Amino acid sequence: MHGAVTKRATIADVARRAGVSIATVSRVVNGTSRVTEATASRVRAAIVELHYVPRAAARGLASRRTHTIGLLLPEISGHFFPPLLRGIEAGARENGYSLLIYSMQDRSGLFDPPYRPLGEHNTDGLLVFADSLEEAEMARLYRIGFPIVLLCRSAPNSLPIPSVTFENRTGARALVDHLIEVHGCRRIAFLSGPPGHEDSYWRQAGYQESLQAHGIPFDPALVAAGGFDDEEAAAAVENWLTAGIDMDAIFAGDDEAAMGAIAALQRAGRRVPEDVAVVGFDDIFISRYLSPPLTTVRAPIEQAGRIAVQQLVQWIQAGRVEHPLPLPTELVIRRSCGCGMVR
Amino acid sequence: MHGAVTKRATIADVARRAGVSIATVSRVVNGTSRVTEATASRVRAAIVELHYVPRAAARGLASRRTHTIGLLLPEISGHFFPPLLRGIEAGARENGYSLLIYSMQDRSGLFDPPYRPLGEHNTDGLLVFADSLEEAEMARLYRIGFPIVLLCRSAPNSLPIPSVTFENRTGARALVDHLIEVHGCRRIAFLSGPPGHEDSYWRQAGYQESLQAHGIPFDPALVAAGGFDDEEAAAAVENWLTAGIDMDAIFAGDDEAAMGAIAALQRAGRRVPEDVAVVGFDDIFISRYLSPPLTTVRAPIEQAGRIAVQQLVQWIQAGRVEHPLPLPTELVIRRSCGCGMVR
DNA sequence: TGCTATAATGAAAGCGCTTTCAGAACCCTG
DNA sequence: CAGGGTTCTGAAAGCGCTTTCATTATAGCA
Repeated sequence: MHGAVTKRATIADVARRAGVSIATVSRVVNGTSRVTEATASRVRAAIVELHYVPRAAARGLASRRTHTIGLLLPEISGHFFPPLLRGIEAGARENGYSLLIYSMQDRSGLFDPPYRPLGEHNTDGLLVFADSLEEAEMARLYRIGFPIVLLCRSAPNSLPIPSVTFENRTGARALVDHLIEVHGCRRIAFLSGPPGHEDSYWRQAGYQESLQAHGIPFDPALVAAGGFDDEEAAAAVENWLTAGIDMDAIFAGDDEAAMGAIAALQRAGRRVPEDVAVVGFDDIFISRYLSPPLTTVRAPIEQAGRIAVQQLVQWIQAGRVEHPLPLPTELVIRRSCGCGMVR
Repeated sequence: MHGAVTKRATIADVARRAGVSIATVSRVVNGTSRVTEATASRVRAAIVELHYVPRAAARGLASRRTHTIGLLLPEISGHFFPPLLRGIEAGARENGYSLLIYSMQDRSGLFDPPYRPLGEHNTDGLLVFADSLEEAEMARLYRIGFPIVLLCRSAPNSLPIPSVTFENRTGARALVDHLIEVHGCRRIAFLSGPPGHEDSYWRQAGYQESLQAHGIPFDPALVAAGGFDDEEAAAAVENWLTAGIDMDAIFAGDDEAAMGAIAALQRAGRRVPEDVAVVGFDDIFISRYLSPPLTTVRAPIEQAGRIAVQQLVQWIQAGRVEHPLPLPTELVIRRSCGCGMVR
């Protein structure tokens, strides 16, 4: 029932119709050199009449530029993702680039047959989110001069690849400082993210830094794996509780873990924040709707996406990049830390 | 500091190194016809040694296939989005296609200069989410035989374009039936989505159908715009309350609106569900964490993305499509409707 | 008016691949 | 061992564009 795509207009059709050469059509389409207004408008008319749309493949082949950037992701999920992608998409669009999405569900080689059309020949540059690309491959791409920008992950040692990150450490520090200084907490537990997760690493660093600054000894028993996941976090909290380990606050690593932690605490009959304060990280949409509303830290995610694209485009077009500073995070005080409670 | 990309290996380099013609290399890369094992392995070795990756542009130009599908979105946001994209991405990957993302933030023509490399020449097919593409353009693409599949939106009259949708109507019907039959609600308010939103339309249809089936007259005063948005919904509920309009249940159109509705109700001192039951639609991640946990309807979003890709690929490759049925939705009973409460 | 500088245009050579088409090499039969 | 199939491989023609280079039209100036 559905036939093949009808043969479409090419640059030659437009040229013929406008009575010019294809070179001239190319010039008016791309604005690469001056064309008399009279000629140009004839060409434009022909383009419209024929519904001409240049074929990206032909352009890319001839110019060795795809005007496409690739986005490599470890997985597509979470509340983090839409704003990030929105920022990236907007950045790409503003700069005239298309966006090719790759999620690396499997670790099977991006560059092994059967070839996936990403990589150094098929995009002009790559945005690498978190740990979606192995270091060896990153090094190889860097070596051959292929533009990459890292997102939410710092560059491996010795590779000066630009990377856009958040101030996880200082954000966590501010959060734990608040717990200690304002609410007098002394036994603060930490629910870490997935092993090897860089955000988690720095959040824990901020946590320990704050403890130390306030003369509170670090107790490894108060650190457990929360996996940045509500159920895993809930399980971890239940473990603590049944093991008789007690705390007056939980820093949950991220907001999803905080949700799980609050739920587990409440199921066990502990009041939040009266018995145990809980704080998260990220300020996802629902954090304000939890009961109690969650105290957390907000990161400019969408902005990060935009900035990363800008860096990448700059590298692609100008051949150079600055290395941006970590983006500032912001403390968001709500009630789960104990603030604003009726006494 | 960063130089241009080093010159990379082409098919000719591989051919030379393996001592064969480029045609043979092409055959082993694509498996388009038999090649002696001895030859093939020489070619494979050369490919590995040279880090050869075929250039998508050249392939696309020669074969008139981009192996890329485009995804058109009105906006990137919400809890709906990650699972949808995950499904689409997985579907694309499984079928050997790349995914080009387009969000239509502005309505400025996709096909006007300066050209954006989407459209009939630059992807093999288009996935159109909700109302991201105007009907006229859809009609034109259909006329020239360009593959399109609609997602969460039905085809305009007279265009037999395949579309993947959910059973919004029956889902809503089941939800409202539950409210009426199990909880004896009689004054059920409805918070509609954005104007013209198809999901909202069908949910409202299911709502009215249930009312009618139970002999409850439809009261237009009990319908207000919730915008599928927490704040807009909260405002609408406040309006009802200050206007003295009363209800024993609210069907909130979607879960985000339900969150806003619950918050507004609670601020006004109404208990949920004792005074007013609230139900949503979508079963987003946090619905179970609200207090009370939200009764809602779940749709197989990720699956929808996958199916849509499959349809599209089938059209692209086989030139034909079936028109899939709406995907079934599932009632998720929690506590906000009044179930499971201590009496 | 004639000559040169300049602007506008066209011809043509690729870009790196796929895909016919045809030839070469091989394998069976009888 | 001749004849007729199969296989396997290579030559070469594009795919639709960009871009260089040469050419022609236009203008500027003495």
